Amino acid sequence: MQKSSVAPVEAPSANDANEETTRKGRGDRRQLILDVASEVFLKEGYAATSMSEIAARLGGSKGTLYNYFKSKEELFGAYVLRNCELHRTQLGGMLTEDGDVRTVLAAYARRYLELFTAEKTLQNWRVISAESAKSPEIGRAFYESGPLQGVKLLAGYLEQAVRRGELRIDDPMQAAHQFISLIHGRMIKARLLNYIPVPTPEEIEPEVQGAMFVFLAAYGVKA
Amino acid sequence: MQKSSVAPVEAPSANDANEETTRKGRGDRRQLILDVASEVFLKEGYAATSMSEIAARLGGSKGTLYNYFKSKEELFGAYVLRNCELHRTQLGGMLTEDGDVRTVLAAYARRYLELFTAEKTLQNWRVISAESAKSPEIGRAFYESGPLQGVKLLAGYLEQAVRRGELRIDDPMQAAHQFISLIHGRMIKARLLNYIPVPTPEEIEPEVQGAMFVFLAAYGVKA
Amino acid sequence: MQKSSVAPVEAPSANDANEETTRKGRGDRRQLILDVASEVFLKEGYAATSMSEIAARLGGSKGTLYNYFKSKEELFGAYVLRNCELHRTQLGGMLTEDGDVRTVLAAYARRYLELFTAEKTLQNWRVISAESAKSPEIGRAFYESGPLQGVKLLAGYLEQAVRRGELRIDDPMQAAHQFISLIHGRMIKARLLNYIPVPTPEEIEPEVQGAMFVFLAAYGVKA
Amino acid sequence: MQKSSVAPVEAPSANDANEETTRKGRGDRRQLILDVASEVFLKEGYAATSMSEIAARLGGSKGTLYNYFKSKEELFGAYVLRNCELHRTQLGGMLTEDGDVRTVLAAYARRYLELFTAEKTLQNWRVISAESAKSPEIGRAFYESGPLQGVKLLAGYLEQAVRRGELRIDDPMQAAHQFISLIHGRMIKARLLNYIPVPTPEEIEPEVQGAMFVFLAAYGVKA
DNA sequence: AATGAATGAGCCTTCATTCAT
DNA sequence: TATGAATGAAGGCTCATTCAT
Repeated sequence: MQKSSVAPVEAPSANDANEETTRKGRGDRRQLILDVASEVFLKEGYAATSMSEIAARLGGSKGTLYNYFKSKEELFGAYVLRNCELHRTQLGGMLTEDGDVRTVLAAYARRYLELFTAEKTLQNWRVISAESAKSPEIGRAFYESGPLQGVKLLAGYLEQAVRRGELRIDDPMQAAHQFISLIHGRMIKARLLNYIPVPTPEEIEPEVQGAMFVFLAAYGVKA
Repeated sequence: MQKSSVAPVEAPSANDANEETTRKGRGDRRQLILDVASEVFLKEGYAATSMSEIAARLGGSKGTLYNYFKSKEELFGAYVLRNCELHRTQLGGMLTEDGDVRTVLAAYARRYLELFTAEKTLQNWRVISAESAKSPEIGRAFYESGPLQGVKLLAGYLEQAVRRGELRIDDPMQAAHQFISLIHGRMIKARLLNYIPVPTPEEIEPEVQGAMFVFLAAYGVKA
Repeated sequence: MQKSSVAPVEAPSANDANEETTRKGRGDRRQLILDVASEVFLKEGYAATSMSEIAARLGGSKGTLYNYFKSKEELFGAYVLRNCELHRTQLGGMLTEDGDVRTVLAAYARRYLELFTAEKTLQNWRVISAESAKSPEIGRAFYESGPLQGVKLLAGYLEQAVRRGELRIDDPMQAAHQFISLIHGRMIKARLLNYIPVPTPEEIEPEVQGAMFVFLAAYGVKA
Repeated sequence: MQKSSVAPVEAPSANDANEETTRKGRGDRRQLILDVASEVFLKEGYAATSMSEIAARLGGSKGTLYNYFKSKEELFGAYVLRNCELHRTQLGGMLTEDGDVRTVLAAYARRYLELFTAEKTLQNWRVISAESAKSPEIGRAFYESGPLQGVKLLAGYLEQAVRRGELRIDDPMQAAHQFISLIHGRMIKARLLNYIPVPTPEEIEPEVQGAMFVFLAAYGVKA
């Protein structure tokens, strides 16, 4: 029930202007609730979010909320599931193109840092990892359909590059993890703890170059 | 376990061995409160922790709590500050010894993963990073006196190694960040989201080796 | 006693006599809360009144209280506003009648003392004036819609009397203030500080006569 | 015990600089406490005043407070008693001088309004009258040794004036009450409820003149 | 399906007071 | 006498959840 209702999220811009009011139906309202709830969870974290605020932002009543989600926890779960796509969709695309491995990986790294130093993404991470302590399933679900998928895509790309003779890697999954870790570098941690503000592209570049240098030193094919 | 690691914090200048037992007074009680509070914050996170529970575990009254800490927030702040040492003290020591760079770094990496895959450390991280969103100062303070100090120590060590001709590094701080990132690799993230249980030394070893391989490929001196 | 005097406040535009019993709903409950709160504020003063006690007397829960009034302060504000009418309604009527100025003013004076030496009215005054120190707006609001209105009505009446040739007054507002002050005389102050008990009509009469004598000596027409 | 320790309050500016520290003795400390407590009661009212704040302002501990006063209530009682003098001392002196009755009374009225429109005096009144509801003795004690004494002094003066043939009064006590009431006029009430700010001498004058006019119309000797 | 009133448990905090030192 | 640590009872307020309409 939850998962199936996630897919349609991606198609909010349909040309059904006149239907809007007619079929206020099932899924749409649920999605709307989820949208609003996401905003609040993201801003406040799980514990500090109140069902009242969600209801207020929605314009509806709290009772209605409970018609769609049995509890605050279930609503939070739905929010988490919905936020996994970030990892998959936003970065996966970068790896499909042909082109020099160095160029592709560098672009991937840039995009990665851009995305994961954004306040929203960080807050998402904070909220979910905080809640993982008490609800292991939540963390698990998120890891599996989020970060893990991302690494797998990257590993797949690396494998191709190996086959093309552009890289020399024994364990592509490990290498993928390492590449992502290298990108993380100093920035993600510093951002997570609010030590630095959102970086500019100019600040991101050295991080990318540093990561590329190390990664290629280990896995690149010598000239 | 917790209590024993607290004592050194408060009594660094103590030469009053005989008074110790007499004045169960001021500081000790504060420490006791902090101990108990830490347990609860660690288990529940900031928002879900109630002063009542802390008081109950203490056996004392809530009023007493507030005689020592003006507010829940202040108590949390004290908890955060106290937890910065982990990063500094537990790992710094590993870098002072003489010995082959490879050996030292590998040992450091092992200890790092051992430490940061422990439930307590992770939970500490989750709790503090979650709170960083709303109280940037807290995250900042933690980063500066925790992770950042750790990196600096490592960078210092790397610099020495460079001077000894054992490594070839332009930017030691960046290299230190990268080394730590490489150690992080897959495990910290996976642990943070409860995707995997606490790893055994056998599971840790390949991570260490992988990190060493990449790092040395980039910064080691050939032959 | 209290309830009956509340009804007119809320239902000035009511032509829904048959619905009355049906919708025990919104407004009625609010009124009920205000009734109970008034009792308690009156008895205890603002600071010593607890929302818990109000809720307990109501038979409802504290949460419900807060559904109707955002805070204790707001509830108190509503109570103050509600109590302004006393001044307006209870005394204004006395001035509309035709009749000898002396008779009318004496009757007004009698009624005034009767009303303002009553425990409830005094306590109301004590509570509101006490709170004026910290919340000037509350005192202001009360003064404007309570005492000030009363004086204005009286001033209006005096003006008529002047036009009828029954009095000779330059500044009717000042004269009105003076008349009321003269009525106050010794009693209000003494009652306010609990120096004397509620006076009987026999005790009130000399006060009235004394006030009339002085007032007319200044503003009456000779002969 | 309480009353006897009140007198010395008036002599804080003695030339005993060196004794200060020596005889920290009994009464002085009590007086100091009372001074500080008065400030706070005056500013906050009874209920909102906390023993902690008094202790804090004192620099001492709460325990010490309780060594001098058995309870908050007793401390408040002592404060009330101490504040009665205002009425007696500050105004009584004005009536001893020789001089035209009109001049003396007008000066008295001026001084009265000056004194009783001051924030401190009003707040004192608010606080004590508010507490009178719950502790009738407190109000009684204050009335008797404060306002009542003032009226008696005035009545005595009026009686003299009658003997001197300057006034014609049957009941001097009633006349005294009436004169004071007339002075009260609009201002005291308006000030009490924070409807107007502290008046200037220019604003006070018309009130005084108005009161004089009415009073003399009733009690003055013609020609 | 939607509402919104009602609830009661619980939260953070403050306070007057006591008591051992 | 002076201290200040300890207390436990409230206090104001919020919240997730339920249920009659």
